[in-house]
Amino acid sequence: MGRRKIEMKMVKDSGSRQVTFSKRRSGLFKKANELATLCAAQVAIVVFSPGGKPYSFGHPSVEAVAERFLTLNLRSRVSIPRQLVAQPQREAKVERLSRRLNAILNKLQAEMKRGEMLDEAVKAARKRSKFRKTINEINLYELIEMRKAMGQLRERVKQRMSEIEASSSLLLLSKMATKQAES
Amino acid sequence: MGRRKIEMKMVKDSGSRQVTFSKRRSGLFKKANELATLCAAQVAIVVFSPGGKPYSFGHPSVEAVAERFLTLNLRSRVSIPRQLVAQPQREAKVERLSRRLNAILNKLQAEMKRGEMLDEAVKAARKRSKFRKTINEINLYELIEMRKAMGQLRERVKQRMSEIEASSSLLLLSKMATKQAES
DNA sequence: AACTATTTATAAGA
DNA sequence: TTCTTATAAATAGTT
Repeated sequence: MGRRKIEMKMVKDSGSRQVTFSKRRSGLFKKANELATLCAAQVAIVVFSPGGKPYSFGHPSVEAVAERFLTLNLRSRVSIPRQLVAQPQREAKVERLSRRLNAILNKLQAEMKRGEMLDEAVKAARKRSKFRKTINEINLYELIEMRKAMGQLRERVKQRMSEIEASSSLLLLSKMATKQAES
Repeated sequence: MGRRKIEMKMVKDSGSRQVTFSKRRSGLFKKANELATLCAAQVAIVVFSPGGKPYSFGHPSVEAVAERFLTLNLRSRVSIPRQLVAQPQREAKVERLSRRLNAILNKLQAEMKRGEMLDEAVKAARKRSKFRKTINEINLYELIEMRKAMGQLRERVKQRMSEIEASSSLLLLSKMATKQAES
């Protein structure tokens, strides 16, 4: 896309690489903006430069898109294909299991909301401690808290997905058992 | 960028908008990949289509970018004020919840293992049907349909899982980027 | 999905 | 960094 075609490999010269990064980053963000505008889509991008500096683009904002992505997925439930809906014989058992699963899922959602509150608490703590602590101490504290909160969040999400997968299979199995009993 | 220049406004026709979205999304992801390759940069993107369908791109992966960033930043050697270290109460509660989740998860996973028998059942039914086609015809059909449905369920679950992980990481990334920019 | 006339992005140079 | 410009790449409209 320029005077010459270039190989798709890392630019060796560090200076050129920085220039290329700068140009292409703005190009990427422009494209993202066009996509969002033309298609009424939501887009979020986070980039770290070779030097480790973070840049972000969001429409309407990185946070909004990420939150939507997260919330959407937390609220959704795996839908069950029509032919797999439980038969009368199995309904009681399946419903019992579903109830247990949903109870756990609700707790997970509650936990995640508390995680958000934790972030708020950290922010408040930083404000209060602005005059008592050094910048480095505060930032490190936040980093550690965030890392911990995110680790827990991810674990919960993974566990929830395992549960959903398990429950899906379980529903299928119950339906299968019914079919076999019928034949 | 084609036969004609277009206005930078939302494409009105829903069909054209979907086509434009599809083309430009792949273009955007390609650009992102080139940026990552040429500049040894880390990139994460999440997009919602006009229809609300989520798509993501990550190099090396959205998750990996977040993890690597965290690890790098936690290497700082500033000492942590004692009163700021994690609160035992929260940790205890999270651990209790985790234990309960794992207990239920184990039960469900035990049930799930029986799902592996499904493949064997299909195989066995196929063998038998070679000799007793009429008797097993319906059962075989149903088994295959169920196997298909189960596969679809699993696929949807897996897709959701990666979406959730991507969004978690992206959310964290955005927060970290904000923090860094502030400091 | 392909095809192309154009527009847009950008590599190299200043 | 910013601009210029020759060229490569993306893509809007079409088939």
